[in-house]
Amino acid sequence: MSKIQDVASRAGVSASTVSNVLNGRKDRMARETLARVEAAIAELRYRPNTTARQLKTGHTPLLGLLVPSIANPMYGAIAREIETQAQERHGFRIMIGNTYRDKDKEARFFDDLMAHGVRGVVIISSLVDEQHFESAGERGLVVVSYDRRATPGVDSGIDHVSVDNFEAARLATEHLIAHGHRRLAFVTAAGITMSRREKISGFHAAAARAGLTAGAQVIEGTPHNEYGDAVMSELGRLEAAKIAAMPAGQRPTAVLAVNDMMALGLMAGLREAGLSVPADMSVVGMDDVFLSALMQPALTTVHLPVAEMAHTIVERLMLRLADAEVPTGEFMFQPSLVSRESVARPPASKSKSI
Amino acid sequence: MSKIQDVASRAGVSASTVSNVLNGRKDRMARETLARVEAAIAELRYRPNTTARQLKTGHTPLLGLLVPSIANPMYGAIAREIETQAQERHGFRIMIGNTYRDKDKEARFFDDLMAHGVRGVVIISSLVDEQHFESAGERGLVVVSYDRRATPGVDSGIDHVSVDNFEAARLATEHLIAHGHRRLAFVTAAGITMSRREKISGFHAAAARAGLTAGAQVIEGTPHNEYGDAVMSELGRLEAAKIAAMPAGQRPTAVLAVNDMMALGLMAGLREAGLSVPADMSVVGMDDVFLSALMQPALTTVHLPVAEMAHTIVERLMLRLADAEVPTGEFMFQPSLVSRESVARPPASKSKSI
DNA sequence: GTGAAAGCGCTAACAA
DNA sequence: TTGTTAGCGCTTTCAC
Repeated sequence: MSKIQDVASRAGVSASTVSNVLNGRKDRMARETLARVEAAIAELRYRPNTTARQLKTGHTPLLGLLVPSIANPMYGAIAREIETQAQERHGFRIMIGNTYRDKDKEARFFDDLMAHGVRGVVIISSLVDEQHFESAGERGLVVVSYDRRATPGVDSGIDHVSVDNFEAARLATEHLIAHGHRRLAFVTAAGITMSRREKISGFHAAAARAGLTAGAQVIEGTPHNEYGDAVMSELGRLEAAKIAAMPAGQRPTAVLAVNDMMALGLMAGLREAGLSVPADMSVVGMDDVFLSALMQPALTTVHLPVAEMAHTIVERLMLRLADAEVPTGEFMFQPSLVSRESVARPPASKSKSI
Repeated sequence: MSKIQDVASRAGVSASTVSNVLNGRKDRMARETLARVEAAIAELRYRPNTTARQLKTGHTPLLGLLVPSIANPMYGAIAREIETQAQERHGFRIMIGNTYRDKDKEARFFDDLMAHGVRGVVIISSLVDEQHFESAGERGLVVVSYDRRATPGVDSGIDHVSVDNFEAARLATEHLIAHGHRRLAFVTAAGITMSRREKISGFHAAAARAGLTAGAQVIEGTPHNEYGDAVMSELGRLEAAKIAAMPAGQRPTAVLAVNDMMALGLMAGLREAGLSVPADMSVVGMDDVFLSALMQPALTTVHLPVAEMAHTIVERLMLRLADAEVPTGEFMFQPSLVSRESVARPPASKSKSI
C-alpha cells in the first residue's frame, strides 16, 4: 500500500501538503498544486492509514456495539440499521461484541475498545448496572444506551434512546382487554431490566384501569443462562407448559410476552400442550420482529421504529464525538400496535365461568 | 490511560523492559525485575495501546466479517459463533459489515479493512465473484470464505469452509420422495450463488435417482433487492402464491426451499392461499435456524453444524495469519436431516392423479 | 503557498 | 540483564 510520502514524491510536494488536502485544507495551496496532489492520490489508489492517523489524532472512525447476542433477530435488526447508517452517513465502521449479559464480558469489551482507541459506543439492552457505563463515560468514552431509560432525577453522562415501554405494554394490554379478556398474564424472564420493569407497570396500569387488578399476574421464568436468542423462546416454551397446566377456570385467557421471541416460544409451547392460539388463548408480543408476521397464527405485537431509533443513536454519537460539550439526553420513541391473528375473544365457556 | 513509559518509570526500568514482559520475553530479565514490572502494570491498570502497537508490528487483533445482512437469523447465528470464538480463544475482536450482496459495498469494506490494518477476513455467502476475493488475498489479506465451494481445479488463495450443499439438498429431496412425493419443486432466489447451484444439483440427482426427472422443477423468484433477511421470506411468500395458483393436478406436492427463511415465507404464503402444510403440501427448508422448531407446523429442515464451522473458520484464519506459508484448503461439513412436522404423504387424490 | 521537524505509543535490533 | 535508538505513517505547528 502506498503511503503519504509516495503521493508527495509523485506530486512533487511535501507530505505536509498532501496531508493538507487529505484533511480538507485545500484553500492553503495553489489550485494547480491541489490538482497534482489529487491526481497522484488517484493514480496510486492511495488510502491514508487509519492507524497512523489515529496515533496522531487520537480518533478512529470506529464505533463499539455491545449486544447481548447478535443471533437474536431483534438485536440483529438494530445492529444492521446502526452499521448501515454509521457507515453510509459518516464512514464509521462497527466493532461488535456479544456480551451474553455478562458483566465481565462487558468490562473486557470496554477495555478493548479503549485499547483500540474507539471512543464511541452503543450499548444495547444490558442488564448490567448503569454505574458501570457512567464510569466508562469518565474514561473518555461517549456512550449511547438503547433500551434503558435514564434513572429519573440523575443527570447521566450517557445518552438514552429507548421506546416508551410503559406505553407499549399498555397498548398491548388494552388490546387484550378490548377483546374481552379478564384474566391476563405478563410473561417475562426473571432478570429485571429497566425496560422489563416499565412494561410490567404499563401492564398493571392498563389492567387497573379496567378494574382487573386481581386478574393480572406477572409470570417470570428463570433462564438457565441469559443469551437472549434461542434461550428466550425456550423460556416461553417452558412457561407455556406451566400455564397450560393450570386449571382451565383459573388459567389466564391471554398472555402478553415481554418480547416477540418469548411470544414465539409461548405459542409453540401452548400448541404442544394442546391449546390453540387464539381460540383457547390469545398471545401478544412486543418488538415486531419481521418473523412475527410469518407465524401461524401471525403474531399480534407492538411495533418499534427501529430505523428511526438507530438514526438517533448514530447521530447522537457523532454529535457528542465532535463536541464534548453537547449535553446528554433522553430520546424516547412511541410504539404502535400491530394487530394480526393471535388475539381473539376469550373462549366462551371460560369467560362465563368468571 | 497510562502508557508504557509510566509503567517503566514506576518499576524503575526502561520502556524496552516493559515491552519485553508485554511480549512474553520474560526470560530476558531478573526475576525480581519482572515482578516489579508486573506489579506496576497491575497498579496502573495498564493496557498497551493497540494502535501504537499495530503501527509498529503491522498487526492488530481484529478480524473483518462480511455478511449479506446481520439481520438474517442464519448469519446472526454464525456471526455470534465466530465473534465468541475469536474473542475467547484468541483475544480478537470483530469488525462487521453488511454488504447487501453489493459489489461496491464489499469493495469499500475491504478498503477500510486495509486502512484499519486488519489482515484477516471472513466472507459469508457472497454473490460476488471469487476473483474479487483472490485479489484481496494478493493485497495481503488472509481470507476465509464461508458457503462457497472452491472453484474446482483452481488452486485458490483463500480458504473455503462450507457445508456439503449437494448432500443437503439430496437428503431433503430423498426425504420427500420417501414420503411418496412425485412432483417436487426446488424454490430459490434468482441470483445464482455457488451454494445454490450445488443444492439444485443435489435436488436433481435425488429426483433422477427416483426416476422423477419430469416431476422435478426449479422455481426462481426474483427479489427486488437481495438483502437476505426479510426479503428472502417475502420472496417465499410471493412464490407460494404462484405455486398455489397452479392447477391442483399439476402443482408440486412438495417444495424444497433453498433455506429456512425462504421456507418460512413459503409456509406463510401457502397458508394465505388456503393450502395447508403438510396436508396439502409438504415443505422442507435448509439451515435449521432455531426458529424453525417454533413454527406451526415445525419445519423439517437440514441441520448445519454452525459452531464447528465457525471453529474451523477462526482457526484457519489464526493459523494463516501466524504463518503465511500454510496452504489454503477446503473444509466441507456434513449436514443432517431434522425431521419435524412440515412433511407428510401427498394428498391422496392428487397422488392418484399422476 | 509550501516544507521541515517533532512526536503520537510502541517494538526490536543492537549496545552496553 | 537492561537500556539506547530508530522508526512505524501520519498530522500539525511554525518557519520560510
